[in-house]
Amino acid sequence: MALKVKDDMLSAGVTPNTVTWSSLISACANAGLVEKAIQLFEEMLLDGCEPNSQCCNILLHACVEASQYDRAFRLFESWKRNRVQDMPEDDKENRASNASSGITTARSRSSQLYGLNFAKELSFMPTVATYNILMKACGSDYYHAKALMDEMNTMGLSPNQITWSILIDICGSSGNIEGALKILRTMREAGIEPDVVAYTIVIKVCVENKYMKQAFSLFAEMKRYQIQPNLVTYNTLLRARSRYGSSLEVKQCLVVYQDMRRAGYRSNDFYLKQLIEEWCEGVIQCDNQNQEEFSSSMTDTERPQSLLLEKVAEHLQKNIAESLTIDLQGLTKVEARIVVLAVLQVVKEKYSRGHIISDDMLITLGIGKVDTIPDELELGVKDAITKLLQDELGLEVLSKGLEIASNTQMYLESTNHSTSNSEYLGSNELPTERRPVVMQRLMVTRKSLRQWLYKRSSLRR
DNA sequence: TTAGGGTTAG
Repeated sequence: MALKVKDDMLSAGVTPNTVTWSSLISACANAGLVEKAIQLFEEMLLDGCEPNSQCCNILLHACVEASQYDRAFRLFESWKRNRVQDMPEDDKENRASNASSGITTARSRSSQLYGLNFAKELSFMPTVATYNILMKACGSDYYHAKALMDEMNTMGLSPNQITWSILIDICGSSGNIEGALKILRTMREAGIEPDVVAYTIVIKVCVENKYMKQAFSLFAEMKRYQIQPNLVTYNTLLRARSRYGSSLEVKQCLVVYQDMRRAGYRSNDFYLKQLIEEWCEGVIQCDNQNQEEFSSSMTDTERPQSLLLEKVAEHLQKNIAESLTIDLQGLTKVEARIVVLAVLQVVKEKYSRGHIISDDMLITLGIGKVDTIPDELELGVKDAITKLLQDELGLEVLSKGLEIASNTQMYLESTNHSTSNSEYLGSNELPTERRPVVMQRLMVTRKSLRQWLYKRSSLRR
């Protein structure tokens, strides 16, 4: 489209100026068309239009974005060489005597090498942005980037927030967490206030290296400096899932997640779900060493995903003294599995700290009228959870219905879903016209929970 | 009016 506008312009007899050419080059750069960008740059020179620094930077950036780092550096060098000829005569002579090769030779050679045929010399003056772009082209070479930063200082240019951020990123990406943290401090000392991007980069470095304590501490620090985390910051922190994370870690993530929602951001629940899932699945690792990996095909529909997270958060925040009750209403099979495993994970962690199981575990599946057929989803959840508890974990599961609408006696009903482990506890003998509301529940006996915990702890020894 | 830094999934 940009190129078409250019044609329209020319046919309308309008002469493109520096900004026009810059926009055209930028458009090509954004579309990843480096060759076309270079071609336009040459065309501009042939047209007698002088590029300014910004235009040159756009071209350099085009190369860097296309991973043509070497090309960016060679362009920069050739422009610097050309600048020598714009200098006063005496200065030029001094430089020429220092250089072994002639300037003209160097220029024509570079023109051939890089496919640039300059019709005119350019008065190129690097800016802070030029150095920032080139520092990005250093990849993970910290010393090269640092050298460029020193060079900009000698040129009388002051590194800005972007410069420092790039340096932190390069340092951190080579695994040097201490170094990255140190540069953040140096940046502040140099009078450049670290902004949200600088903090996000350092947090990213910590997260990548599983320095979660440090990551959360930086998150708190930026808040102290009144720097508001943005969506990128939150996502970077929430990406911090790690296998076998403790419930403390999961809890911290949930706190960040809640903070994020309070700040008005729509969270990407994907990571958090994965964190919780991985953390939960840790519960059955010991039990079934030969069992195939639980496939985590989250076939989520469009309904809000926060329900699952809220349920898990709710259970994580419960006190030790509270009874073991789980509400699975409204959850899918996979989500129900996650919530149940989350509770078991909490139970396991409490047990390892010396807590004793004094209650049965009660799982609510749904509420419906007696004799009405529970919906397919609910039956699926019941089936999946029963299988999980009985077959995968070897727990004793009883199927129970609790009448809650009419204030008559509580009764229990059996189901045809329970297997050998279940007890037959009676049948539904109520008159059908009364149709009280019944809560479908599963019960895991405390006895089997204790056995399970004991078995697990002895397995580890 | 044109340029430079941070995240990820499907």
